[in-house]
Amino acid sequence: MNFSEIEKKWQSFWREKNLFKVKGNKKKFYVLEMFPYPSGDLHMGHLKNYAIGDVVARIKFMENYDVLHPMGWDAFGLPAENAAINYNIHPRDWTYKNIETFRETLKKAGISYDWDREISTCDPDYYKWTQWLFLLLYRKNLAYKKREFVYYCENCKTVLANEQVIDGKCERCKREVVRKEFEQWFFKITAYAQRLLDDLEKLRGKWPENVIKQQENWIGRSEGTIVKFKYRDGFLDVFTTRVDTIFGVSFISIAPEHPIIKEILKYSPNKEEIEKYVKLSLSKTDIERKTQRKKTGVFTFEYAIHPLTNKKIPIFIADYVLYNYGTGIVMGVPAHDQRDYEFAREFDLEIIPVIKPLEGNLGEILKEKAFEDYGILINSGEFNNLDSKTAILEISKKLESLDLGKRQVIYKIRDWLISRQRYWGCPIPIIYCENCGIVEVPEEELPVLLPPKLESWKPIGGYSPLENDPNFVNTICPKCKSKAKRETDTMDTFVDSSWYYLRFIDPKNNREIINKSLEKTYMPVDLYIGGVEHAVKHLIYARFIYKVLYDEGIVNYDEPFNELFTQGLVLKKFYWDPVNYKTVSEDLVIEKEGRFYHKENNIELEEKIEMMSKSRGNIVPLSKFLQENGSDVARIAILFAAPPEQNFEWTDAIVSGAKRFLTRVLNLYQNLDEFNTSFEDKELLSFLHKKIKEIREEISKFKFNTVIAKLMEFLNFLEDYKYKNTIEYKEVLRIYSILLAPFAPHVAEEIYHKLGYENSVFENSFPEYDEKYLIKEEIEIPVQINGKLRGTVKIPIEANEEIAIEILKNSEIYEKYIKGKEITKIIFVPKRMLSIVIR
RNA sequence: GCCCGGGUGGCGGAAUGGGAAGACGCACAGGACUUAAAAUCCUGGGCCCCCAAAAGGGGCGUGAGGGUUCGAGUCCCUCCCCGGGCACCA
Repeated sequence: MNFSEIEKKWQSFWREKNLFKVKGNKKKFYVLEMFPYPSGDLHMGHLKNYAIGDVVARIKFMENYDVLHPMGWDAFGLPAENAAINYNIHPRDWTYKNIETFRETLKKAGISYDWDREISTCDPDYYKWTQWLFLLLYRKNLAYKKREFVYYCENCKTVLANEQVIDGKCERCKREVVRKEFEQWFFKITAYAQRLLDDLEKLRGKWPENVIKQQENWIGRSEGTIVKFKYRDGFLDVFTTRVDTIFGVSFISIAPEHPIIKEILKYSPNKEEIEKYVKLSLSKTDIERKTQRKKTGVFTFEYAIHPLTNKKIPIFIADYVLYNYGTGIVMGVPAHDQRDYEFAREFDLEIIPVIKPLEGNLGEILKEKAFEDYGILINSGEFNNLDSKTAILEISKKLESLDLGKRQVIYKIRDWLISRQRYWGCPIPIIYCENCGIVEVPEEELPVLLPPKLESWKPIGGYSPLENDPNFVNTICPKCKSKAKRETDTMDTFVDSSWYYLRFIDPKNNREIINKSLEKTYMPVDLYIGGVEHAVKHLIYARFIYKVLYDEGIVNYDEPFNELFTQGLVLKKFYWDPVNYKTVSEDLVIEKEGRFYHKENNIELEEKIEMMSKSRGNIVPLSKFLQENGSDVARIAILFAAPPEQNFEWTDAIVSGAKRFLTRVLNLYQNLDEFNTSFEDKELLSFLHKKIKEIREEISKFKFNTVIAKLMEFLNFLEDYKYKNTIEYKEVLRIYSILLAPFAPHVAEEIYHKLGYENSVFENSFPEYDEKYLIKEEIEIPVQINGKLRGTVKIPIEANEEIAIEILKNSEIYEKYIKGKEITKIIFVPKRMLSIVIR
């Protein structure tokens, strides 16, 4: 019988027993793996995520918890539409077909999901509540529509959230994005910035430190001062963290996107130049703007008034100023900010030194660069001789008293742009009425269904393809019953996934998003497992949405995920053709002197080891692997290769080891002796309890790779064990099958039944160890002479130094190394070692 | 540039309240079984040196250099390299 036959047998056994259904009658444990986007094939990278979750779920099950371990599908998204555009399949059909495949594969993998709770975000029963959530935010003024410069991907023809722009590139198609002005829907995550930051403290120690760090950086709190520079009838507000340098201001710079520019254009004699510059800047990608050799800008010939000196300050427009951060206007202090320094050099502006370093010559420094450290104020009127820190407070106070400034905390995080100009997403439940303006779709009319069919799936120049469907677009205002139009943008799929963990608790509730008392029972997620790449996307959105629901009294806690485990990637080697931009299959590669070439066209190929992905063509499809080798082999291979949080490369080598291990396990239980005698073997029992102890410790630290190593040691021991016909040995075999069960559940169930049991191995509780078997009477400890290991001695466990030395004196080591020499020092560490210093 | 991780055999990786470095596995070599191969089983192994060889013995070894200590992969200092995150954030 091969592994997949064994697996089929026990999977139906578990199914018939309804083993992994939520029971609801005892202490709960909610273990959740980040749900997948159902596209292409499931591969080893997916399985790693689910295998880790399954190990924990099965252990908790054996520890008699009411385990909630569900699975679902993050099913809206771009690839479905691309498939529709390219192959003329309906996105829905494409998606549900993939879901079908994913579900079947996961069932074959034998992951202990409660399939009755399966959800799919593209299902109207689900997205009804995504829309309901939108309306909740809208009513709380946390969803708003605004015309704004936003990131736009020319290739994907849609806007993107800041979180989806990686290094200035679209996270999906890797092309550089530009800024464009659109009217878009936003979620006001900035209103929760401080709480999202503060509550990270509650997660410390339970979430990986680097995820917490990433969120801190992303929220990017910084304390500073807003300063008002009078400009004509109004003010230009700047944000600075270094108000102590305010006497060094020699210009003001405004980001090209800033709306105030329209005002300035009314007066500026340099209108044409400004318009040219703004247009040029906006056409540049962020990367182009950032990597310009020189600072660029344009003078407006307009001036603002310095709030403390009343000096006239020239106003520039410059694209090194980020519209996104602070007020989008900066005060230029060339002497104490490197960027302002470069700008001033470029435009020949005054460099006014106002901060003196504690050591060193300021004049010398300023010949080359700005002096950015704290120091002592000079050229600053009444604030001279103050240190920077004090000056920041004093100058802020002064500005506040003049009503020309105030202390302010600002954040780097921007509001979450959730509109997408796409068909295959959750429709935004909003109606535009000629009379009433923006109107919510009434709750009883939810869900706003996607039209079943469109002429074309292609987005049209910044609009969703839904715009093409008059039946969808044209509607009646729910308030005044006059003609109205529907919002045609759909929501970012991260909105769908920001609350899915709740729905698993109450997946079929059609009256409310979740039953509050069920939520109280099962939330928070006790263990959440997924990739670190979601640190500042999904994981920050989900925390935000959950807090909104908490404030609304819909949920009972304020953080959704108690413990977070971020697993490492599964990598795979592949050969990349850098000329034709594609992966070359292994049988077309030839190696010459450590370099790789294409067999046919002789192009030199790059050998790469990267994350498994369809686009790289380096995936190991799970379904095929399961058929050939079975799920347990895959699980052992994945978990044994490296610690779960670490990346590892998938190779055939790790498969052969796993296969051999499991085959040996099966063989050990194949031709069992009659268990007809009884023999309490101390060696056997102490080994057993030692292993249970070690395995329990390693499990609690998620070190599944060493747990499997221990199981292998245990197997080696059992294979060599002499008394295989005793009742005690049978008991050890039983315990071994239980220890193995979370990691290789099918093989464990098989061997457990070989012993004659008829219930499931998972109906046993996870083994405990007993200290009394761990106590030894005698112990072997190392002996070091002058720091070098020279042998070992056996001593009674409780031996003191005198006894140890006495034993040493009767040993070969003494004869050989110590006799006739003078002992100058003895270090005896009880139970551990003996170290002798001689002369 | 700033902030995190991390450098251990041919390879994946064990071992950090300082106490036998290399668990476990892969690959490899020798042997058994086989007509043969695969599979399986047994044995071996960090590197180097002495010795004809074996037995035996010695030295060196956790990125590099220095320090603390009877004893350092583990602690301290300096440096190098790799991976990840952030970055014109005012």
